[in-house]
Amino acid sequence: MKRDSDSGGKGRPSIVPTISQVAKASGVSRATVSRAFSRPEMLTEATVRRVKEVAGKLGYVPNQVARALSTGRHGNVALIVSDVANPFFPPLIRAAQLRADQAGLCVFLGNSDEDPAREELLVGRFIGQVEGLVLASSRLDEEHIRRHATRRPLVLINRDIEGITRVLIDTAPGVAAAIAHLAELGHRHIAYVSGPTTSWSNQQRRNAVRREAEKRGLKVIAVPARPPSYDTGRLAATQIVASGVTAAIAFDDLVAQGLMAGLAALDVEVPKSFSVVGCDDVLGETTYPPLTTVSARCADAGDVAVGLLLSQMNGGVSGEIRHKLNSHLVIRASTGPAPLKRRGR
Amino acid sequence: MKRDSDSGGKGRPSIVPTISQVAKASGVSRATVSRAFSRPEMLTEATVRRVKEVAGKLGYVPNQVARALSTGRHGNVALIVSDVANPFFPPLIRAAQLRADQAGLCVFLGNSDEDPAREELLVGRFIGQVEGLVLASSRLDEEHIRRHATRRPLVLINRDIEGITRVLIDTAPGVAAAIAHLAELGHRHIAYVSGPTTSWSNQQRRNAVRREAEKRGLKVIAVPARPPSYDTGRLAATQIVASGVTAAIAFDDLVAQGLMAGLAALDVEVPKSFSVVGCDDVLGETTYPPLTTVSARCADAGDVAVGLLLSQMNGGVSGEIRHKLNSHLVIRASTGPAPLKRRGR
DNA sequence: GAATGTGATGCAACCGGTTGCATGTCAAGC
DNA sequence: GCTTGACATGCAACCGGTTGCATCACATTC
Repeated sequence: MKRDSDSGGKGRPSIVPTISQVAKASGVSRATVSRAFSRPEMLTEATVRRVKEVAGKLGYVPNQVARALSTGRHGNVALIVSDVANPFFPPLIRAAQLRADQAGLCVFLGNSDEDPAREELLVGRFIGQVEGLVLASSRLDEEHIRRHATRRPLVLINRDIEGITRVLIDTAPGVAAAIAHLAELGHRHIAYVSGPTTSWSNQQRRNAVRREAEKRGLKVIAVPARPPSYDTGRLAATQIVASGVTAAIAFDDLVAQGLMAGLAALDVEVPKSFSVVGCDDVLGETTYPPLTTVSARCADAGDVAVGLLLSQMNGGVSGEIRHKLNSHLVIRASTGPAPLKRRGR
Repeated sequence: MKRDSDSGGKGRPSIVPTISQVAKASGVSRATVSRAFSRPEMLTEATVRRVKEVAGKLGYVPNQVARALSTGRHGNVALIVSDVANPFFPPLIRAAQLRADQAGLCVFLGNSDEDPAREELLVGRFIGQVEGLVLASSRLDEEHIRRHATRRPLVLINRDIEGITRVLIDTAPGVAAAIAHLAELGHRHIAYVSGPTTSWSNQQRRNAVRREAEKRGLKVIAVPARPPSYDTGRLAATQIVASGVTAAIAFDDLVAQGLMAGLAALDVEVPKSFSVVGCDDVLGETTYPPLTTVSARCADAGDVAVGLLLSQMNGGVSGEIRHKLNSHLVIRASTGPAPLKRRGR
């Protein structure tokens, strides 16, 4: 076979020792070396110490791949997101990573770029080498997801499929609060700038807007911004202004930020003549003016998802779990009283 | 042993077939099945077809882990970044991912959170399961990096260590252009808002500022923003205004954006009374006012780095490679003529 | 028709760990 | 002193692939 599995591409072999070499050097069997690392309670304290000492001297590190082959536990989990570049995800990724780390796991990251086919490809490539998967804002259809879930523990984020463990960021309360906030400021006509039709979050937000607006007797129009981005938000400004509404609530912060830029370009002042609310709270105070938004705790979602995955991997968890994370409104400076000329119509 | 390595945590076993089962079902040896997938040119066309047909029917997929054990090729690469949440990295990650994908590789993502110890831990955990590593803005010391590089092909991004393949985003020309731009607008005193001292990019940018300013007879002061972020940028505003400069060039866009917020809070108008230049061009037009910045092609860096890693993994590449990516100034709306009262000193 | 060559396939060892079971040792209990 | 049992360790099979080498069938050549 003549491998040199552990030499760099270039020079020195710098072979890493195997279990056999440690066994020989410390005068015990391979089994004993193995147990010194994975089940030390089976051995004499003295033996463990001696083996570990020799191992340390030789620079031995158990080969994760070989171990995975015989135990089926590779110590890896996969995280697939729909768009790394969307500021919603980095905090989520970071938190997921951190949680996995604490459990001694490595994270495979996949970026589907909103493309179901790519997502399916990634899952296929990952699934053989991971113990579990987290799919954030998956664009896969239900059937595919269910199939993958039979092969590996799987947790969804912001996707609501019965029988599969999922973490849902429930923005409905926050959105409702936002509508209430706008109503109190005197707005009677508002726009919802909507995101991907296949997105669970979008459906949830749209419904919350509708419900709450109806309750308070506000009129709502929907304007699309697809795919959700700064640019599509900016482009939506014209249509929104033309529709005569005095406030808008956007699918996410990025769209809201774009919308504000579009409004500025049309000389519509925020919040003096128009109010804007975002969603996710991923931009903090960095917009101009600082954005009133629905805080979505995206980092928590990553943390919780990996946590649930872990407990599922460790055999626990029989029943289905549907973990909801709540949200709240963060009022900053992009919302203000409805302009007089339009107020109360 | 009684594993059921491929059942989900819950119910049905849904066993994935092994090479032996395919062999039996198609009436050939395990070796032949193996070759049908990894070296089909060794077999009759008819045999390959028959084996693959059976395999397809059974839902057989070669076990990546087992393959890795015997060949040493796991089909994985690692990418470690210093901060996923910094907008500099997502495009880089995305591009790296895409490139790896095309080569059929999976990506392990690590986030060191600017902590060398964490970074070292991650490398240790990854190195046994990957064929190569990309370290972006590594905070590891040179000795560690060299050691890892002897074990696996390794490519650095924005870190300049002799003898190790590296991709450097050369912002010096862009920074020089920025200084020239400010000089032409009449600024005579400027500030450099500096980033991490251990960062190669920071050193490079600081030097470029100094060199070009000296050439044009501008005075430069340095003000730290550490760690580089929106908040530290904002906090630096007071000191910068007090120092009497009329323009600042920041370590990165995030710091620049924070600085602009800090200036706004002090009622200093940008660009009317103060000019700001960023670095990296990761925020596009989304700041207010849109930021004049040095474009850094971070996505290209990810793409190129993985490309170099691939060629290194495939045995090629004897000599050392030091790939430079150039930069240029993007002028938007955060820079303008020096205010009169201060101009010409 | 025997010798030779060629190309497809199988055999069996191997990668580096883990683990069920057998063995061996030693102390306690009768 | 012998049985019993607990406990530490070793043996050898196994995980699911890959691959060097042997074998075998068949075609070619003289």
